[in-house]
Amino acid sequence: MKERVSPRKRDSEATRLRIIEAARIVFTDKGYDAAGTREIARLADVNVALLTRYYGSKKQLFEEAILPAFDMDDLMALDIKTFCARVADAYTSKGPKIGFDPMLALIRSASSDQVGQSIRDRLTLRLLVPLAEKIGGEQAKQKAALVIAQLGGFDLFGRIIGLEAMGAAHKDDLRPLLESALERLIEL
Amino acid sequence: MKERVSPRKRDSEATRLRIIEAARIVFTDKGYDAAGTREIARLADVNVALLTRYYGSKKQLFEEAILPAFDMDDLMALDIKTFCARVADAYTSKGPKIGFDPMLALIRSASSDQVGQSIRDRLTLRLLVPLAEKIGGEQAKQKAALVIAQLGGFDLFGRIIGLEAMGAAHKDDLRPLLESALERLIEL
DNA sequence: CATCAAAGTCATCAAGTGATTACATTGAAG
DNA sequence: CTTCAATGTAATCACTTGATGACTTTGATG
Repeated sequence: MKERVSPRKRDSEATRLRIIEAARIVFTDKGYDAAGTREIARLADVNVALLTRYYGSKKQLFEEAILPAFDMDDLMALDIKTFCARVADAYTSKGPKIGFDPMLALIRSASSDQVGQSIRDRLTLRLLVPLAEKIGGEQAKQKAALVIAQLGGFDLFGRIIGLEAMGAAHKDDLRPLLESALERLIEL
Repeated sequence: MKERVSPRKRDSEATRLRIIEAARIVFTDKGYDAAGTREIARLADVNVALLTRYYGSKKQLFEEAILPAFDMDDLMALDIKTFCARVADAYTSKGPKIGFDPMLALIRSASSDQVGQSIRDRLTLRLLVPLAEKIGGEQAKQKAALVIAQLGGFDLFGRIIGLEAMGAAHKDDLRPLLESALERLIEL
């Protein structure tokens, strides 16, 4: 008859965090447009109105929850060879489990009128430009873009569409293929 | 005062076609979930109820309008070298114009619960398998998947997200890069 | 011209959207 | 203990979604 057996201490910081964490999962799973504020609130076990109170709007929540994940300074500090190895390993190790995944959230939200622009800007600034600097030489930006396209496509067809040929069963075959592909893309 | 100045002859075949053509454009532009039946009807200049009458449901309309476009026997008949050249040329020639584009429609609809399965099946049967046969040798399916991922990623980041580095201004730089990338992916 | 299936129209449904408002509860400071 | 801003809740708004069933108009056939 009462709202909760043990009503949970009031703590705005903790509440904000539960919202962010729930938002990360739902945005990853559905993309921006298809993700509902009510679903995020339900997963966070929080009232819907608090999303607006704490983050202003669904769009601002997205920008605070998802976009910062593209700041990957540690990965960008690696030299090219280890970068390719590390990335190829990471991409072929991803299990079918869901949870927060910035690239999936990005791909699924890319077509949105609301956040498409923010995504492009952040992606350019924090991934494309640093990667191009690491690559250097002629058409570094174009090569970096092709590397990002290869990786994004890997997630798109492997994890979102779910092509069997890119499934977990073939990850040992895929890893060296992807690693070589990335290296050659850069050496071109 | 009246519904139309010249009320257009009744012709179910023509009407079905106008619906299909409008559906192709809207599905390309928005993806399955975000595309509204009312918008398709408006573009086709047709009453909404006719979509249901002629195609049963939005899902069936998608399957009749979009999926058949992945049957590209002519492209699959080419030898590998010309295939890469042809595809690289096609991808770097696409202007900013919209209109029907099966790959864009696919990418934007990939996350949908409704049509995701149909997309995977059609893509595997009509693109991945034929391409893998053309490639042949070890891990042909994995190589084919990486080729498809590179191309899909190209559209995703170039045309949907709109990375400036993949824009029309750099198409002359991109074409040879993409062509070499595809060839090396297959030769791996 | 009359008939009547085919073709097209209209109003409406139930469910879901993001956002806002007014209200209720908590708990630390005085 | 009282106060009152901070925190959480509930009801609701205006709008959109895909789908449906009853309705009206058309135009080829007899």
